[in-house]
Amino acid sequence: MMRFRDVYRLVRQIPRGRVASYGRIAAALGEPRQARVVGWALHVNKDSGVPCHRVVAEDGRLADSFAHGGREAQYHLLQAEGATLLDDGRVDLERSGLSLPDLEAI
DNA sequence: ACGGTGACGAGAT
DNA sequence: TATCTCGCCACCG
Repeated sequence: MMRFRDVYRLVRQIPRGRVASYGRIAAALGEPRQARVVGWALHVNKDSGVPCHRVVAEDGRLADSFAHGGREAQYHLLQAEGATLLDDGRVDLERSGLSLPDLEAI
């Protein structure tokens, strides 16, 4: 059973400038169908030590309702740490996304 | 204890 | 391509 704690623990390990999708995080935790739980966990998170901005959708889109400033805020945070962003405001998962093995190895 | 609530994702239209 | 639907399940009151 996947818990919010597990999500936070893994997200904390995502390196600066890299990102992972909700679904990949769920998969790395052994529950590939629970992407929504990952999203919910991050949505309600209050701990600033968890780099929530490094988690994006499977297609690289940022969170519509990212805390404190929405998607704009998330965009700036990612830009500031060197993630590669596309013209349409999505992150380039090819360049900045962690593979599943990478996530599992963390 | 039980049901509403999502920052998902894939498939259908 | 843009929307829509639906399965999914931990959390909280």
